[in-house]
Amino acid sequence: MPHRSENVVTGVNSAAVSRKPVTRERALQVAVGLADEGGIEALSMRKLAGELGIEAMSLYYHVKNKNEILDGMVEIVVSEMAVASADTDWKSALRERAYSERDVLIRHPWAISEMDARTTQATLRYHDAIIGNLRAAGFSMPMVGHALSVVDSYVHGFALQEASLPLDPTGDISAVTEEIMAQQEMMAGTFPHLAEMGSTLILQPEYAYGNEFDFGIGLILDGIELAHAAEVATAQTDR
Amino acid sequence: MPHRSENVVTGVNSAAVSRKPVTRERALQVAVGLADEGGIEALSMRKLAGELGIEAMSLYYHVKNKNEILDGMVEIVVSEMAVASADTDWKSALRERAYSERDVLIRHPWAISEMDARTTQATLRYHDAIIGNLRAAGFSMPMVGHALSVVDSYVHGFALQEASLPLDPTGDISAVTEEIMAQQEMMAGTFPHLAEMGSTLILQPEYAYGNEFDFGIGLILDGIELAHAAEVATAQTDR
DNA sequence: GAAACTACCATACGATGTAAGGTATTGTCT
DNA sequence: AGACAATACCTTACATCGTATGGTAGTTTC
Repeated sequence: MPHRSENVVTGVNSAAVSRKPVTRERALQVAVGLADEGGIEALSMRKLAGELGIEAMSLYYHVKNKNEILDGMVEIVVSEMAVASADTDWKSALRERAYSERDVLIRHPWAISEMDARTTQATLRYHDAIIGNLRAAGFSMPMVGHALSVVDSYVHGFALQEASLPLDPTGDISAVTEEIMAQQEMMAGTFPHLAEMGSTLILQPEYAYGNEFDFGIGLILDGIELAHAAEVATAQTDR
Repeated sequence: MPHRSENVVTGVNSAAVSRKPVTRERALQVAVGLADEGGIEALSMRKLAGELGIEAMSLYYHVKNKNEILDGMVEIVVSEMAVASADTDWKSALRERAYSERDVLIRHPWAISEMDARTTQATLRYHDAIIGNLRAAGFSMPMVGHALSVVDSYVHGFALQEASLPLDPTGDISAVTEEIMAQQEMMAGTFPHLAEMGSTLILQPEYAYGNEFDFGIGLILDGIELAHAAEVATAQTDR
């Protein structure tokens, strides 16, 4: 019996009518799309293959295993983040990167936990660039290490928190508000401070958790500036 | 054929000779142990059951499903974190909590990503307590929101980064150093700043990424203090 | 002594990643 | 033109996963 090769040419196919050729690159992009829509657990070899109009095992012609797919997906996502040019002042460079990274991670929430586990070229490129910016501004190497660590930790942590909020990003909280209201009453007795914070801050219509990012990143960048200035001052005195 | 009930009494059993009775609590503790040793992917219903000396399906007598096990595991882990007493000053309270949380998350790295996805009683208890500390110090509600957001984001983000480092916490980096050395040469051409940072900072014997936590948490707490003072000052002026 | 409850077990199903071993189409070389 | 390999796909099969369904044996309660 010949393989049912009608699929390939005449192509009345479940997911893709008249298949476009599968490339590693296209497979990775479709994979990112699947993960964006249904979360990382919605990405299986069979579903990805189905979306591409092929069978699961055919993916292994293009990639070594699923882990390599995840590597490629992270690379795509990290590449979407902006890298400031070499002549940007360090504070703007760090700030722009932070906002860009956060925007990208909101679009691809699954990437947050995958990112830290892998080292991508795009991450190295960004780190190299930002070290350049900081060194140009006279930062010592230890201070560069400090700065990178705080900012990266904060941005990733914030993205993680934001992604796990029950609010959908369009701002339509009405669906969950009822549920929260019910919890409110329960909390009022056991956790009075939390209950107060809920009613006077978080449940206010103008409150959006996302805005907390402005405060946090501003505080951290100012703190880095202070620490840098202090270090420079000490070096002056020692001279 | 009767059930092979010899197991229960005479108990020459694969994992546990003469089984201790299984309780929900003991199952959760064993589950935490398994995840600590082999990561969260090493925790399956069958393995957990095996460790307890029972069959997989018997777990469903004690818990509704695996998700409930994860809930319970997170509850255990979060309960290990210290909560400062109500009369502790806000800065010490936040600092102690941050260090305690980080310590616990190093012991249970799998918990980092599980934590944010769930709301536990222990988390609520902590948040309620710390809001109390901050309010007692005269923090406005929005400022409380700011403070909690920065600190929590930073601590979780830092734990995430620290957990994904290839260094084992005993400080024995010799195993990976060779690998890093190889990367060093590769980077020297493409990413000169990174290469320099590697050799002059990170690969120095006295460098430990964990120490960056001191800088970050100090910077953030000082920043919060400044922001709070500024807010109080503004309120004074407006009066 | 019957009924209910407690704590476990066997079997089975669909989903997962992937190892092993095909096959049809296209291109290259002689 | 014929041989042969490279390319891009497929089938089958297996272990492992969470869990639905429906047991059973021992203990308590009435």
